[in-house]
Amino acid sequence: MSDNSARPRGGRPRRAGVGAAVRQAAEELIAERGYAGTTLDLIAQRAGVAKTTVYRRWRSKSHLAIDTLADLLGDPPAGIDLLSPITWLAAQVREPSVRRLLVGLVGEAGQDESVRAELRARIREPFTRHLVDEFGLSAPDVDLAFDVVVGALLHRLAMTGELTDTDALAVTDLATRLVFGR
Amino acid sequence: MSDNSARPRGGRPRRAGVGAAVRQAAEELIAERGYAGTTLDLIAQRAGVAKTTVYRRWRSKSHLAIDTLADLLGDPPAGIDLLSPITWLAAQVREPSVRRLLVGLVGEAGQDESVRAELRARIREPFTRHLVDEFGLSAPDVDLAFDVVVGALLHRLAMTGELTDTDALAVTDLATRLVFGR
Amino acid sequence: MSDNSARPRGGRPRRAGVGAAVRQAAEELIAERGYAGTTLDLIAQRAGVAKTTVYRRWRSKSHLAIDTLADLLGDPPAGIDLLSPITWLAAQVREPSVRRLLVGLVGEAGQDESVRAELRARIREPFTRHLVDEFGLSAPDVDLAFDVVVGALLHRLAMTGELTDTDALAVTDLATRLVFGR
Amino acid sequence: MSDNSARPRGGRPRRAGVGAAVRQAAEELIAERGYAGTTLDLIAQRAGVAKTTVYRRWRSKSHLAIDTLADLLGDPPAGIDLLSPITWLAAQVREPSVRRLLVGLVGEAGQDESVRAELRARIREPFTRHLVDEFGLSAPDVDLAFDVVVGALLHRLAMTGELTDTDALAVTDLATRLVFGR
DNA sequence: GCATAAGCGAGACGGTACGTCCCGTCTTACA
DNA sequence: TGTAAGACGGGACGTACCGTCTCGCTTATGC
Repeated sequence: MSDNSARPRGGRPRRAGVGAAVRQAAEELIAERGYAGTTLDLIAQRAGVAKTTVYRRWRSKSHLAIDTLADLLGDPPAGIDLLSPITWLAAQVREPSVRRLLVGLVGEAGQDESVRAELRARIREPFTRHLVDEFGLSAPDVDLAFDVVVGALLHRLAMTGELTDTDALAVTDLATRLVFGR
Repeated sequence: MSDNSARPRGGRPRRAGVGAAVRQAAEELIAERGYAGTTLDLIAQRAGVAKTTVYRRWRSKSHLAIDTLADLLGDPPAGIDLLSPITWLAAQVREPSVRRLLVGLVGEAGQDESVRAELRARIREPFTRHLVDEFGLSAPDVDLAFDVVVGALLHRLAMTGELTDTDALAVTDLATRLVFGR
Repeated sequence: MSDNSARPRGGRPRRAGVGAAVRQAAEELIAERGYAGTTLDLIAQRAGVAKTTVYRRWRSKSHLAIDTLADLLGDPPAGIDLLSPITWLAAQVREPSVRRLLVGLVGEAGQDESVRAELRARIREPFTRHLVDEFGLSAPDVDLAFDVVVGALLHRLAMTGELTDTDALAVTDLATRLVFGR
Repeated sequence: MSDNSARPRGGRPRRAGVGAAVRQAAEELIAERGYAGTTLDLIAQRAGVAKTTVYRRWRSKSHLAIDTLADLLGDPPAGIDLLSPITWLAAQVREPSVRRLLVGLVGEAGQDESVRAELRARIREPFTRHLVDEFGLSAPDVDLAFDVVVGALLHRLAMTGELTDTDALAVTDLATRLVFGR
């Protein structure tokens, strides 16, 4: 939800709304043209902001993407049953913007430990913490379930370009059994 | 296993060994420096070949990578039990060169249908066909198992940068249950 | 008018008509697309001949072009007055194919002495010899007149892209005065 | 004399000296290796500048060459007699760097109207304007004289590779008679 | 009639340059 | 200190064309 808003002392304050506008632009463009097809110049332009401003707030394109994705995902729904957060996760992956962000970021993660760390902290951990707190599950199990759901669906997408309800259901089932049945 | 070796008639025949040398160079370099960090110029140079020669045989870096990967994977082992091909698959994904090729290709697949098609035909289909023929399983189930194993492991790698035996085992179990237990 | 037809002994004789067809193709293509825009592959293709065949007969694109140009120019007209060969020369330069061949060759000549030599022997010398023999003029004077006419007109073309009657006339006058009035 | 120095508002100003360094490098390299033998990479490297910087300031190699040439030529000398500017022009053409630039540009001009236009505006027009203003001559006559001098000398160079004093003198005479004697 | 010699079509190959693209950094002026 | 604007270095991309090469096949001559 944030760039790195801790800007305590002197100088001109940051212009409000810039963070949101940039994330919004990034989300739209990546949904339209994919991660690699989206330029930082393009994002800045659509957000009505200078490229410098973007780089002052985010270290790199990847880090902006992670922030955008985290913002987009929001929190898993509070509910009584275990099924709903997992189903929610699968539904999120089916959103074009989420999917294309994830695919791009998985690619970058291979090259850059800081991306991996950020991805864990901002994307997976909130989900895991939610299930651990809510249902008393073991964190490693939930992490694994997360990786199975997201990874399997993403990989299916990479293979076929689309994702049927049946696929999504099968994978959610599997993940549920994983955390539940052991 | 091949570029497009069907060169029936006239003209100077393709120099033997070039295909293998280029794939070899691609494999090594991608293992060393990752997919994105590997240049076609570099591959050509290490293979002792002109860049134009590479582009004459493969449409793009992605297509060369798929060919390299297919060559590298080879066929799943013939065995009596169902477990061994799935275990074999997980083991393959743990190989650095296979993994980095896969990660790069999953990224490209998002942008390019022809990459997806080739990926299905050259990478997943041989595996699926093997299990269908050998054990009489349903193709969609095996496809899904493939996507679960490869996707989940790749995603874990993207999140943590490494892959423990425990992770691999858990995922293989899951996939086995998937094809077996239904 | 010739490639290098002296092929005394054994072996399969050269196919008749190839020389003419290639020159014809070269002339047409260069007239259409300019010297630099014309590929040897293209010429060979239009002539219905393999590229190898072209290179067996001509050392390079430049040498083919010189041969084509010499063929195209033919001999200056026999006439009683001195004016007509010079007017003829100016008229030739105004032909698109001649002009574009010349422009291309002047460019190449800067790089390659063998092109210069060939250009002298095949293009300028026939003209000069004609005027020397016919009218008893001095060879250096005629050479200079040639360079003035061709050079000035070509340069005007390079500057404006076209050549009016007035321009052509003024330059022919000048050249005539040059050889005549001294 | 300049790239397109009109950079009125905002943004990082262009690094001073880059224009001059690039033109200098281009001049030297073209004098050494000819127009076609000179790469933009090479020019950029010798100028200590990235290739992209060169392309940001000049549309193409040709346009850089025109700019370099204009800079190199400077203005014709102010003098009392008509002879001196024409002699000066002939002397300039005999300079290796000027000559090789001109030869290359004449070749490019055939392919590209924008090169022709730039050549007229930056190279010929300053010369013509000078003679028109200074001696009240007619612009078309001076243009023609320019084309005769430069064209004839360049063409002689293309034919023989060198240029004697006698040649230069003969052509200057001719051009002088042209503007003077009518 | 069969060896020898060259021509030819087809297309692979090495090499070199091109002009474009995008990232992330920088340098100004102004707010 | 933030911001707009845009220059800059660096590096890869995929394309184009040249002139050479290597095959298999064809067509002549000379023994």
